Amino acid sequence: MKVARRDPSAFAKRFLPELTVDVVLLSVGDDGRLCTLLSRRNEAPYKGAWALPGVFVGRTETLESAAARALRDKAGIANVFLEQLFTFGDLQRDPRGRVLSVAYYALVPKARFFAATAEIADAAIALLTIPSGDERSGAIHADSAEGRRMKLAFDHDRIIGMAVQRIRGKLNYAPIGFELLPDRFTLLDIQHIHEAVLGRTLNKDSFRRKMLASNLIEDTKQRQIGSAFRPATLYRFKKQEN
Amino acid sequence: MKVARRDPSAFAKRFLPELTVDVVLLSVGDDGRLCTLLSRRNEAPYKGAWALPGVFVGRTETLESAAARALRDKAGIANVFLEQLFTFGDLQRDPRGRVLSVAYYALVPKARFFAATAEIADAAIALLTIPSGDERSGAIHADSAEGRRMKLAFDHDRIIGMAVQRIRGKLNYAPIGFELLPDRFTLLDIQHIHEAVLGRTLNKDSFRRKMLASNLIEDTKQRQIGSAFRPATLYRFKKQEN
DNA sequence: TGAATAGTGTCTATAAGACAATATCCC
DNA sequence: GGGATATTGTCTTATAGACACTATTCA
Repeated sequence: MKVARRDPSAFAKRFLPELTVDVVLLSVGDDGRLCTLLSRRNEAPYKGAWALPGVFVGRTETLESAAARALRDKAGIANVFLEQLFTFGDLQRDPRGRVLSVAYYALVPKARFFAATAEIADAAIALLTIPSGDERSGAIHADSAEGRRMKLAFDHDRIIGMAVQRIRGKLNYAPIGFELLPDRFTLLDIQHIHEAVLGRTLNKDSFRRKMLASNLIEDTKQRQIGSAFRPATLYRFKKQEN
Repeated sequence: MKVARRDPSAFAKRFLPELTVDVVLLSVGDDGRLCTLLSRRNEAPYKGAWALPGVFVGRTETLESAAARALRDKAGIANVFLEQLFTFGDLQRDPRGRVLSVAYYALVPKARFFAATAEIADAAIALLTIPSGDERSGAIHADSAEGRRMKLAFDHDRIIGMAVQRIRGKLNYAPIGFELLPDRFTLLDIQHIHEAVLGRTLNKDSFRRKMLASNLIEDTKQRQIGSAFRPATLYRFKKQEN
């Protein structure tokens, strides 16, 4: 089925594509909206448009290492939840030639997101508007903090859209929302994360019940401080017993 | 961020991996077990071991076209549900060198599966044993029709395992089970498909209720024939209104 | 008619949504 | 104490599982 790599005749005919990794770094801002980090391109193609942080994959690194390197070099962020999303290989996705992109998505609490991304030149935070699951119409929109629509390079709108669809799906069966929260959080904090990801409001009572019954979080016996009213209990994500 | 393709200095340094597509063609046999098609390798590495149908990706075909070509050429099957699964890029996954594999999974009704695969030389049907979701222990096993354990080449055990995990997850929110059924089927047929995929038995009453309430299937007003008892109503998958 | 499975009706347990009542904090 | 939100308790409704009962076919 496969031919030994050093067979020169087969090797000559073989197509070797260029390979990049692009990362959708997601967080949830104070306004309860999903946001991601984009870099402005200052060369063609798509000069002036906004692109996801990405790198070419090196010879001696895995796909995941390359994604982590993209995050570190282009977003100043390390040690976050990082998972493969999808591989984009359309023939015309890059006008320069055939370039495949293995897309990853990463999740990070807002404090780390805003602290790290504030340092990056030519980068900006994009507030995302994504049609909710039941709506067929409408594309992804990325807006700057000032409210300007950001034009996306390549097929990065599709990549971002798929990242959001993916975490929406995973939210229901994987403890993924906690990756977007700091160590200690209130029940309402988790609910806001879920609402931001799902793009719709949730019933508070049943959300609380389900979360408390999930065995995923534990009471820290601490209370929120600085609130002008009754402070909420702080919970933390429970390390899973193996 | 990215450099123009024709820039010779950047191009020279760039790593161009070899790229294959492998397909997990899944069906459910008469015994209610998940099964897939494997080919025996007759060259090193993994000579004599069993591998998924796969091809190298050509210069002018998309990843999905390559996957469809692998299915057509190596399994004699076309026009089936086909979806990207994951991209495997570990450094050591192929002892000959760095070869990436974009894995796909395909679903086909058992009649087509067995009719097509009977014609393929050096191929065999593997009956799969996959640990259910809550069990952490245990790896994927592939057994021949005669009950012999089949040794899998490369990381194809991981690929198959991930394919099964994926369809298990999708079964709950996507009308994916119908891809494993013929045009007309009984409610019990669908249940058997779900049980095979999930690897556990389901409650008949609530499965029927949920399926009938789902608006995914419609009564054909036909009955099953040839049964030695009361024949079940035949349903068909309802084409979704757009 | 009997065997065997299809399909219906109903009861119960559990989970979700609604909402009132009470608790706790800061000012 | 007043304002505001957290937290608890309870009622109602929807859904899942259990199970008994009826229906239909072939031998």
